[in-house]
Amino acid sequence: MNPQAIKVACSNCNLRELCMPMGLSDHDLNRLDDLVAVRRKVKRGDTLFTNGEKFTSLYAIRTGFFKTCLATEDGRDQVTGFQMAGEIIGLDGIVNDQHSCDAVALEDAEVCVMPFDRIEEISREVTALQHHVHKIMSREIVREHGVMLLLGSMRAEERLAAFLLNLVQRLHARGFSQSELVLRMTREEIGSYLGLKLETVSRTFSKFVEDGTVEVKQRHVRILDTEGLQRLVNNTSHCH
Amino acid sequence: MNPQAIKVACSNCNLRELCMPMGLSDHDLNRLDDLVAVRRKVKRGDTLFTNGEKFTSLYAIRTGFFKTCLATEDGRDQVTGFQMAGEIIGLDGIVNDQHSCDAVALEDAEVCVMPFDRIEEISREVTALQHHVHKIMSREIVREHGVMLLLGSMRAEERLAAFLLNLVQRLHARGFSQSELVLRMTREEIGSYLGLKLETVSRTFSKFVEDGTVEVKQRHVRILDTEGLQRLVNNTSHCH
DNA sequence: GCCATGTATTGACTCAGGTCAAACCCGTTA
DNA sequence: TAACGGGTTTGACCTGAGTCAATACATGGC
Repeated sequence: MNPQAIKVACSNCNLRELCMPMGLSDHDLNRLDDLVAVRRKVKRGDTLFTNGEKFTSLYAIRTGFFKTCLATEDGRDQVTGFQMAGEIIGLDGIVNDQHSCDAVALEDAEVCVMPFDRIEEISREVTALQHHVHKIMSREIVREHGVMLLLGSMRAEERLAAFLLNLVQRLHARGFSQSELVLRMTREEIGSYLGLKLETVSRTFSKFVEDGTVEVKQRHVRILDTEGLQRLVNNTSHCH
Repeated sequence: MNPQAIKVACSNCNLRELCMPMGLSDHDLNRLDDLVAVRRKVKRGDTLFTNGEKFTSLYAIRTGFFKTCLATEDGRDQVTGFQMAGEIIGLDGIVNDQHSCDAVALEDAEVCVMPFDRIEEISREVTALQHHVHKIMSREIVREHGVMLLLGSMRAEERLAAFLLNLVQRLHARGFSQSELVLRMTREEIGSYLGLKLETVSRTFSKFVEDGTVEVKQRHVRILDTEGLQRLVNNTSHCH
């Protein structure tokens, strides 16, 4: 059970193209293998890191599914994102050397632990990595812009449609179906992410089912009319 | 009018501590002076960059006030942030080598243009700069988490209170009053940022005035009860 | 197998914020 | 000075989503 015992090598990881830069020389690839200190398993329901905890590392998700959420002492709670294999979490911790949100595994998961000082060190030598780190952070900023657009200007149906399309698109990029997915999160967690109450999420699912847009059986969702969802999101009819 | 003609030097800029790392050696400071290619003036209402435009540089605001906003073809429009002197904009452009939002000057402004390839180059030599760039991006991610919390879980009064406190706090850090401010943006722009309609913003201002929390005369705002606004934001009464 | 518990659905009612419209304020131009 | 136009305020009314509550479903533990 010694985590060091696990042989870790990005150079032959099948997720490499998701979390690492492409087109490296052999020499650079070898340097990259030093990035990951150890792997760490996180059980469903457990946290990878929590708000206030000292920041040391970024984490590349190898398997499993996470949510990140912000909980304030006054009881507000906001899911800020859902992350799946190949995605990087922990970026929030850099600015103040401590994490500012919780990362909770929604199913048993394994992550690659990448000490941030090592990332910075290797970035100085391997410019492809340096650029890659910048891109990952920029991507997160742009993603959050999208969430702000969603929270600031969409109605419930539009939000849920955007959410489903985004999830299924990311899953598809990982080789899963374009139309079928299993939700790893509860209605309440979806609601928190989308700025809705769980009842509204549930009702909106029911509405989609009535309209024949999706099939829903508990957490199993099959999208029957991707076009229809897309039309909802790119709603042109909302302004007279 | 040749922009190159303007003498540019971070080393003796009075905003240095806002946009640059601290405690550098003379040698490193000199390297940093190579960061800024030129300065650029932007007239009120003009854009510094727009969605789709090729990304080349980050911009440090020297004077003036900006908004960044996302406009989709279907007419949705979301202000994603307001930026003032010492803050860095353009981070959204890194991931796809093109900007994904518009930056509009809300008053006549001047920015320092920092070509991103030069930032990456100097970052490799000056680790303090490298770390600083990472912190700036992380700060933006954390800021956006806060906006998501606001948009996802706050009521109109709470949103406006959080907005005012945030603005006045940032202005205070720049040597302005803790209690008085001049809004550079319209009610509509505030509303777009906060996910509210302009009428709601206006009504909420009026409510604050009635309560004696603030004084409002057009865009001039004086905060009379900071505590009261703070209590609104850290609302403990909203969950029974 | 059965119970306990967490999760999801549905209904009835409420209300915060949106919509539409009128009036107002203030700086600018003719 | 008047007329204009962008921005703002306020009122009356409406509606989408929240709230509260009852019921149903699923899963894991024993």
